[in-house]
Amino acid sequence: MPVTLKDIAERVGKSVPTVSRALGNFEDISPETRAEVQRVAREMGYEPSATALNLKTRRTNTISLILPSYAQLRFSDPFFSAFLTGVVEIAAARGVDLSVSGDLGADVEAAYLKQIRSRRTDGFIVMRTQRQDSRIDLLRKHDVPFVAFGRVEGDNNFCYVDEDGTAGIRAAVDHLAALGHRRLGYISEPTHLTKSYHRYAGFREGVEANNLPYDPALVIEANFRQDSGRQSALRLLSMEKPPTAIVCANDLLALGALNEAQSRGLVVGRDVSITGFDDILLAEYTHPSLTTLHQPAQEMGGMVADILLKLVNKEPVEEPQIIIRPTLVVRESSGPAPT
Amino acid sequence: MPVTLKDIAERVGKSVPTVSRALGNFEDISPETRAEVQRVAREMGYEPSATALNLKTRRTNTISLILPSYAQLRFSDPFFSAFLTGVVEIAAARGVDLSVSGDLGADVEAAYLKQIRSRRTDGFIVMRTQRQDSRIDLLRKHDVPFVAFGRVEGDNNFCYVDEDGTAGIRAAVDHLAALGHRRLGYISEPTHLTKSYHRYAGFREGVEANNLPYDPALVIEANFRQDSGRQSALRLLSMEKPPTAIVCANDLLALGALNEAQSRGLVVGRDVSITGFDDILLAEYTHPSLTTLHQPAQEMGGMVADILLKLVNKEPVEEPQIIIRPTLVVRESSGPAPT
DNA sequence: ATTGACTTCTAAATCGATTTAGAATATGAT
DNA sequence: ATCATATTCTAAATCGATTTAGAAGTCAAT
Repeated sequence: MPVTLKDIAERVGKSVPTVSRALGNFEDISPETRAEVQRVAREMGYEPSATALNLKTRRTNTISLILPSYAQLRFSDPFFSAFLTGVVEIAAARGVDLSVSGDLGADVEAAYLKQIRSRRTDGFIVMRTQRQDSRIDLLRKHDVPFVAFGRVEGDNNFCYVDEDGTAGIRAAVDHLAALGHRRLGYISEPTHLTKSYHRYAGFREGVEANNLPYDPALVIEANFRQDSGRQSALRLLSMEKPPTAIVCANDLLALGALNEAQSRGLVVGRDVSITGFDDILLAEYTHPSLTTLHQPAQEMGGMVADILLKLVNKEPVEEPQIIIRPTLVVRESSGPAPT
Repeated sequence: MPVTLKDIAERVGKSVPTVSRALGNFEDISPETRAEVQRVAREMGYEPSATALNLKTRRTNTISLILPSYAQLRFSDPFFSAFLTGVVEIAAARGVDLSVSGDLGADVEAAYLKQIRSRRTDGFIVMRTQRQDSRIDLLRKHDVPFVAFGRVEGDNNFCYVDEDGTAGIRAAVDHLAALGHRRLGYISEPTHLTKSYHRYAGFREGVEANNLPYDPALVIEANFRQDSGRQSALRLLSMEKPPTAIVCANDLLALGALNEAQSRGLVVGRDVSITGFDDILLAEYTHPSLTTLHQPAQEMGGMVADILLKLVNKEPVEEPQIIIRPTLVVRESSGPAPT
């Protein structure tokens, strides 16, 4: 049975408010009473009821993240664990919990509305925005604090942390162009996610900036996973004039491509170059190791949490919009263009 | 501003309790009043305050998981995302949220105590038990509902879901023995985690059951990550009489070993066989693909959540202790012993 | 007309804290 | 002795729901 203020009050023979104020170090409590109350509270292992406090203060000390069930993001986003860790670390340091819930595979808006209306949370983290994102619209409309991981198409006047996917892929293309590659293939994720769209934009930009020929047939829209990367690579490599390098929108796709290339007897990094995006733990340990773009996933999670907590506390947010430029990590999967 | 019962009461000109009972479909409310109240509630977008309900009912509709900061489990456990998804899915279906918090890197018990005393949660999920696990002791002592993912050494009289790591590694050893391997190396995780200990036990058991010679020098305790797997493999493969097969306690270690073997010019699956454990997404896509043990991570998360919710609701739990036997997935990294 | 039985509602208490307003006591000044 | 002032406490209201007990009204039966 948990200890309440009342229990302490009975033990010290004072009223509940007195105990409350003694614990709060208020001036109108005599030093002796204060000391006595605090001693007893410690002895009894008192901890205020979070629920009662929530009700009184209208704060839940909880921030929410609703796992999207559209696109199996959770599986295909190797980023997620690290990001979550970053969020939890920052939140924990401020005494705030992260509530993770599901949208029941049905109505995303309903899931958000329920959380909002039942006042379960102080604010939301919106994972992996879509170009048109009803979650953002909803949260804005209800004036609920939130921070998005990603931007949207259109009005981006809200707090977000995002990767610079365009600059990332652009760096990969520049790298390949510098290695002499002229004919580049691109394996894209479905572009309803903003990040996928930005990454794709980076490809277009890079091709143009390096004066490479653009061939729409070399751009394939896959899903998020390896098998799809493999299939896409199959299509690219069976063309009569296949690309000498394949830029992939993420590491999993790149691993699929790697696999396909190898099973055709190609030596990756020599016969064909392949790049990824995300620098998942395994990128370094594939054979050959994968040239890719590194992102500080955990730090980004921390940034999102930090901004959100400031919003919730109505503290000023110095940098409400942060775009992180990924860094190119050159490994063995990319090499000079074959002559 | 969220809608409260009071708001509805004012709108329909009835008292708050009447509204409450009308929404609860109580018998002592006239059908007309009931209909009217429910209509107005719907119109106004009423949702009961979770906080107020929590206070009144002493239930939070939240289950908790505290991320351990000992051993960077979160990074090294590729299992985690899928497991979490399973938990959230089952919980969401029952209208329960998952609260993820951190232990602030300091006192694990303090983190649990705080959650318990402040009555923030209905129950706990204990991730990845240790052989001596103070979390379990604490939760038992305080009689708080919990389900562990993993067992402990000693009294296991509590609800848990666990993998059968012993049977898993045993299956790998049997498989290698059947391929003619006699000299097996084992790369272990630190064995303070119960799962690591069980996996190691499987190795001992397999070696014995197959009448293989046991050489302590062939067992290396690594940490959880690839680089460590690589270093361990280096030691094993530089022995004057190296093992012909290396059993690894997890896939990441196996990938490290794979890498080391390959950089020595060995063909994995022919010159040396390597097996892993977990069947992470990438096990299928390495080159050669990895023989490993598959675990239904998401389902296991679901099972844990299911049992916990039953405990919380004081419903009978048919199967309070579940041990899942992983399935051996034979791929290219294991082959006949070289002659 | 009184009683009893129903029906339908409201008043008040409760969950566990905080906060505002005001009471009781002690102290000092005149 | 009286009044003002300070000190230290308590009573009561509040947050938003539920629940118990009981009030008010209707109707039929005696």
